[in-house]
This record gives sequence, C-alpha cells and structure tokens, in this order.
Amino acid sequence: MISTSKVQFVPGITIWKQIVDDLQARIDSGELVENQKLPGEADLAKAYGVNRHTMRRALQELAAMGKVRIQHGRGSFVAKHVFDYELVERPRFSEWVKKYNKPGNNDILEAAILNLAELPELARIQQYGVFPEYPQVAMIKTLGRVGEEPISIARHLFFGEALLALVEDLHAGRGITESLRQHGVHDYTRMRSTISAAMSGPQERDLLKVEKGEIVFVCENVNVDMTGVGIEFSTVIYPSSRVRLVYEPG
Amino acid sequence: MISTSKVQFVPGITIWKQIVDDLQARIDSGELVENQKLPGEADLAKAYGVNRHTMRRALQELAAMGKVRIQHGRGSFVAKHVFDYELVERPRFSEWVKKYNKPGNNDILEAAILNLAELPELARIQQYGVFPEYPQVAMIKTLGRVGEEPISIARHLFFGEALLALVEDLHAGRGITESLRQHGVHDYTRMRSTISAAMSGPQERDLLKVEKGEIVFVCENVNVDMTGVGIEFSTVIYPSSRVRLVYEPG
DNA sequence: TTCCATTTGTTCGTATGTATA
DNA sequence: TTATACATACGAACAAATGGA
Repeated sequence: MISTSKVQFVPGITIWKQIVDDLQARIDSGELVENQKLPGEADLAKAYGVNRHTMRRALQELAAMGKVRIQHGRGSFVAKHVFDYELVERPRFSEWVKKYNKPGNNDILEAAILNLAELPELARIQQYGVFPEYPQVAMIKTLGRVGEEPISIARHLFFGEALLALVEDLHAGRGITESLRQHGVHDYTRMRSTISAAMSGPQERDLLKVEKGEIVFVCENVNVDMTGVGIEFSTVIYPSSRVRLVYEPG
Repeated sequence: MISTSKVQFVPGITIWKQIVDDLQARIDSGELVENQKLPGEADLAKAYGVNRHTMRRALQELAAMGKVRIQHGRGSFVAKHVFDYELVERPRFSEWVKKYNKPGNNDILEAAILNLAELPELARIQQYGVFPEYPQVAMIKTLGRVGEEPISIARHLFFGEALLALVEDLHAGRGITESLRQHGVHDYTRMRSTISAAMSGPQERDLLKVEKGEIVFVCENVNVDMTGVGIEFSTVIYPSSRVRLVYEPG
C-alpha cells in the first residue's frame, strides 16, 4: 500500500499532474518497486483525496510514459525499467552502463580457442570479407549486467593470430579491453549490426532470467579496426522486456 | 525438381563451393521459390554428379547463410527471403525497395485528422520537445509491400497546422512525399528511432499475413526538418520473419 | 462448468474556473 | 459586461475483463 502521507496540492497546476509527479518520484526513488501492484483506482483516489476520474487521468499519463502498466480487471503495476541501448559507431559496454548510475558488470562465462571451420556462423562472417582467415579464433562468452539485472549475453569472436592470446589473458584475470590494447588493438568501430528477434531459448531464459515466451533481440555485430580490418564478430542477445534499441544519428 | 542441366565444375575451387554458388544463383533468380522443397540429398547429389557428402557440405553452407532451411527427417527448403531495413538518417521507403528489384507499394489504409489530446502516445511524443503543439495532427496509416509481400504497417502523425492538408491531399489521390513538398517540407531527417519487439496482434497478423505467435518489431521514429522542428512521429511495425534491421554507420 | 468479487473501462450528468470574442 | 467554449474536477452507474471458489 502507498504511504498515507497525503500530497498537498498547490494551486495553478492541475491536480492530476501533481499526482503524476508524486508517483513518478516514488517510482524513481525506489519506494515503489518493479511489478509492484498499486492500490486500485478507488483506493488511490481516496488516498490522494480526489475523484476517481482525476486519479485515472494521472494513471493514464503514467501508463503513456511507460512508468506503470494498467491491466483491465487486474489493476495497475509499476512497469519494469527499460534500458535504452544506443546503436553507435564506438560501442562500449562501460559507457552504456554509466548512464544508469548503477554498477555494471561483464562476467566472463567462457573463453576458448575455436577452429574457424567449426563455426556455425562462418558463412555469414566470411561474406563481409574483412576478417583475417587465420584458422583459429578466440571465443569469449560474457554475461552483461546492470546492477543485479542480466541485460545481455554476448558471444565474441576475435580474429587474427595475435588475439588468440585473449583467452589466456582472460583466464589470468585481465579485462578484455586491457588485453586488446596489449595486443595492438587500441580502437575499433562498428561496421555493421543486424538486428533480428527470436523467442528466448532455455539457455537465454536461464542466464537472462526471463520467462518462457519472452522475446529476445539477436544482434550480430561486425567490428573493425581503424584500417578496416575485422577484429571482432559478436552475437549479442538482449531481452526485449528490459532493453530497447535506439538509433540516433548525429 | 531442380533443372537437369549439370554444372560444369572448374578446378581450383572446391566443388561444394561451386554448388553453393549455383544454388544461390537459382534462389536469387527466382527459379527456386520460397518454402519450395528441394530434392533429397541423395537425389541432389546424383543430379550434380557428386557424392552425398559433398552435397551435404554445400547444403550446410547454404543453411548457415540463411538461404535454405534444413529440417531433420523432412528435407531442405528454400528459406524465406529477409529484407534488410537499414537505419539511416534519411529514410525513404522507395529507396529501400529499389534494392530488391521489386515493385514497392505503400497503400494508404486510413487518413484522418486527430485531436492531439486523444493520442495514446502523447506523453512519449511531447518528451522530445520538438513537435509544434497545434491541437490537431494528420494521421496516416499505410501498409508497405515489396512485390506481393506485406512488409510494414506504419502509423504516421504529421505535426503543424499546414500539414493537416495532407489528409485531403491523400484522399484526392496525391502521394505523401508530393503533398509534403507542396506544404513546404522538402527534406526531413531522422532524429531518433527506438526499437522494441512484441508478439503480433490480430490486426498485425491480418495485415502483415503472419502466423499467430510471430514476433514483430515496433519502431518509433522521430523525424525533423532541417531546422530541427518536428515534422513526423511514426510507429512502424515490421514482421521479424521477413525484416531484419541493420545499422551501418558511415 | 457456473458464479461471484474485484478492478478497470465507459458513459451519463453536474459544477466551476479560465480564456476568448 | 455578457456569452461561449473549453479544461478540470466530482458523482453515480453500468459494462467488461480477470481470477478464484
């Protein structure tokens, strides 16, 4: 139930707007948590000391803003927070996370050297014509988190003989960026990303902590160094319930 | 069944690659159509005059490229064609379609003048702070098709008093671009796109001709003119089974 | 399956303050 | 000043969806 301390309405601003601000502040502050059920419209109206219509107007607004989710016959619920992932030329996980003022992690799930010929996505990789054809690649699987929420599963393939050392470096506790730098890769940019959607599989559900039937984005990214040589091909899976992809030119 | 004319293999290139090229060309040319069942591996091998293993290698490759779909115990099928939709700063439907050498259409499903206050997405629209606050907007709903395939449902909202005339112009048979130009909008660019995913609803299934349970992309786009004034807010729905979104900087 | 309580959605009506002509 | 229109706010009743008994 919502705190009993009533809001003092100031004249000059519509009451429903003041209620919107109040509820929004409570959601952003963490007083109301994700998926928490709000009291019914009638109860909320009584708590705020307004008519049910006024309360509804405020709830409609919050729903349009994506802060609450209203379900006919069930009630209103605090909506899940959605992270905006921007498609940019220089994608860096750590930069992304900073925006949300939460500690970000990128756990290494797996790191191994694979034979190029065994990769199921080999044909798609080769069609870009930018990756060196060394017969082995470094494969690194990571789980990205923002705060406690799993937000991405990534399977990175690093190309070129020198980068095979990444696997050992990671086992030795070094970070990916650090290790890349040590092997001569100081900067890389995105050449292309393709975005598809799929139903979550058992492995994704387990790692991303999503329900059966939830949709995931599947992004395949081609990253190249400053001379245009392919450095990394990554397949990243995002839960669509928690991540929205954003394209913002300029 | 596949044409009987055998392929003459040239030395120096592996045979399976030559078979891949041959089949790929037949698919791209339209000789083999979507969802068509290919002959069994044994028959294909005999037709090409190669061992079944060689044939399998070629089919595996085509499957990895997304050109065919192999189903254990059923056979191989020509995969559905997927249209790549590029996220660009100056999006034009007609430009997109050109790439695929098929006639593109954008049918007008609906055109009406709506009250700003009645829009469910009003809050999201206003938060960008670029759209003029004239109390009415022109709403145009279109169905995009490439060849005979429905590829998008778009709900365009055009802002500014002058653009209300779009509705009448469209009823009079004029095109959107043409009408925009007549009312002073000669160019516009994308300020922002957000990409979400959802299950297809009944309306989408009907218009896009997709099955129940198929996933759709939901893109919200903000388009502005050269001075940064908001011109159009559009919500576009793409069937993920037929459209892949592509981000390619530079 | 039916029935029922709960909750949101919709539509009446009424009253009041504010902006505009 | 008057008349009109519009947004805001309150009151009551019923419809429709949901979930549990």
